This record gives sequence, structure tokens and C-alpha cells, in this order.
Amino acid sequence: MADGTTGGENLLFLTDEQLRKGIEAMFFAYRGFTADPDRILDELAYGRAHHRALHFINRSRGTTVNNLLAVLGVTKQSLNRVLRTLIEDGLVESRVGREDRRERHLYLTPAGAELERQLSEAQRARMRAAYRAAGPQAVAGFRQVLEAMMDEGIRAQYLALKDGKA
Amino acid sequence: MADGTTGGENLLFLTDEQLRKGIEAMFFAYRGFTADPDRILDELAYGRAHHRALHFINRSRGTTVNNLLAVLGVTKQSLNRVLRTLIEDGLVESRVGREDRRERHLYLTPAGAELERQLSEAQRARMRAAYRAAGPQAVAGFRQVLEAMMDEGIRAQYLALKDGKA
DNA sequence: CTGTTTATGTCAGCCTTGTTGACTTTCCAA
DNA sequence: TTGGAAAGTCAACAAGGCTGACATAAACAG
Repeated sequence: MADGTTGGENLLFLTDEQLRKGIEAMFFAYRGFTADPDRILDELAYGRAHHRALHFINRSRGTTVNNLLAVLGVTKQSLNRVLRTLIEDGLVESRVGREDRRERHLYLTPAGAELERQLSEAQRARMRAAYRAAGPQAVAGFRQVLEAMMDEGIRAQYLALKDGKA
Repeated sequence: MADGTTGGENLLFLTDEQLRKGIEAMFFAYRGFTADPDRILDELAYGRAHHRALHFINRSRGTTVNNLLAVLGVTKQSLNRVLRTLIEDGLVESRVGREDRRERHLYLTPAGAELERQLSEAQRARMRAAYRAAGPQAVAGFRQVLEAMMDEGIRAQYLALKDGKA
């Protein structure tokens, strides 16, 4: 990490003032990050919770309810409310597990996949613009800092997901 | 994993897969970002909304309610509910404006400043650890991408706040 | 087979924090 | 004096978190 710093001993980027700027940047950027899919969701009477469910079901096809709970970090009651509407509306399919028949494996239907694609493309478009504006080196730094900011267990989960499978 | 981070004309960092990883990193990192202050707030029967109000009042002492609404991006009714409890609990003081007496200028009381300090230090500690782990160059990239991700108007506001005054 | 644990789903109720709409009070400015 | 901006209040509502209690089915341990 003795990158741009002289002797690696330049710690000015760790002042409280620098940290406060980073905190505010996270706050404002996260608002932008969710703004575009939120607009689409509003028209469909869905919320951010539906988006998250669709995202991670698409991400890990056939995942179980329990897996999804762990990733999303909410209670089963909370997830179930969202999942029920998605299943009723024909966006998600719930299949009984073959090995363990207590488990439900979740899949997007064609309609669900289409909505997911629409939502994630809206979000990717902003991310793409930001990445392009900042450049590859900035993107690498962006990812490094975000990974370091995650909770321990979540980071492990994220890093596993990053390459591996469901 | 020859990530698209080699620079120049290599645009591999803009693939949908790279963008999806960035999206998930934002999601998981934001959870970590809010986790520590949330634990403190829970014990005090306050929520994230109270934290945000305290943060920006501390950030811009004497700011008006209208200014705060613009920064926080919520309705005055929503903010007012939070602000009322903070004033009742003696954490925030609301002073009638001297030039325009319709305006209320907001200040933290000593108790409010102490809680703000406690909350923001919890948040800064995590940010500091992440910054330190990633290094100054990564931090610069982190900030660049976040700024590029904000909405236009918000970015202008943020950049003004970054150096300037209330 | 029996009893326990696990995975899931559901009902009921509560909280925070966002929303809209209607209305009042204050007070600056034309 | 009148219009309108700033601020506050009341009411109602919704999304999406939470807890607790309970039901079912399947797997598993003995």
C-alpha cells in the first residue's frame, strides 16, 4: 500500500474530517444507488424488499428460504410477506426440495426474471456511469474499501459469492 | 481473475458481472456502515432518523429546518416527528431566526453533542479501520466512485459542504 | 416407533419512518 | 392590507422491520 504516499506514513486520509466526508459520501451515494430501481418499483406497488429478494434469487437460483434469510439479514416473517406476494404474482416459484423435502427452493419465473432484469439494469446503468467516470483504478479502490467495511461473516459470504456458486 | 483493473483501454471492469459485484458490495457495506450506531440507538429508543438529524445539525450548526429537509430528503412532517422528540429530550435547541423570525435555527445542546459524538465515533471507527486496511489510494478511488454515484443536485450540495460552510 | 430438531409458513400485533392532505400561525414583502 | 413563504400540527396511511406464538412436515436420533 505504499502507493501514492511518500513513505507509506502519510496518514492524513485518516483524520476525523476525512472520515466524516466518507460517511456523508456513503449516505448520499446510497440514495443515488437505490433511486432508479425505486422509481420502477413505485409504479408496481413493490418496494425495495421485493427488489432485494428478486436480486438474490436470481443471483443464487434454487436457493432455500433459510439461505435467503441469512443473506438478507431479516426475519422469516418479514421475508415471507414479501415472498408470498412475489409467488402470488407469479414472479417467483417455490419448489419442494428433492433431497430434503422440508426445504423450498426458489426460482424466478420468466416474468420474475424480466422484472429483475429491468430493475438491475436501471441500477447497473448508474453504476456503469459512475465506474466509467471514475476509472478502473478508482473502482478497485472502491471495492476494497467496501469489502473492508462489511461485517466479518458477511464479508466471508460476499467473497464466497463473488466467485463461487449458490 | 484478470480483473479489469489494468487501466488504459481495458474495459473489463464495466462488465455486468463486475457491476453486479459492485451492487452487492454497496448493499453489504451499507449494512456494516450503519450497524454500530444502530446498536447504540436501539438502547436509547432512537432510530437512524435521529442519528441523521443529529449528524447534519452538528455538521451545519444553526442550519434551518428547510435546509435540513433538503439535505435529508424527507418531508417536513417526517423530520418534524424526529426533531420534536430530540427537542423534548433536550438534545436539540431550536432558536428563532434573528433576520427572518419565521425560520428556526437548530443547534445541538451539550447532551446532543455528546450523543452525536458517541454515534459518529462508532461509525468513524469502522470507517477508519476500513480506510486503514485499504490504504490511501483505495480511499481516493472509493470517494471518486461514490461521488459519481450521487444524484446531480445532491453531488453539488455534497461538494459544497465538503469544503465550505453551512 | 418415539421424540426432538429443523425448515417453513402463518397469524397477530407493535414500531419506526416514510408518505399525503388539510389546516394554522407567523411574518416578510409588495 | 394582502399574498405567499416558512414552520408547525393533526390525522391517516403504508412499507417493512420486529417479536411471540403456533402449525406442519420432514428429517433425524434413540
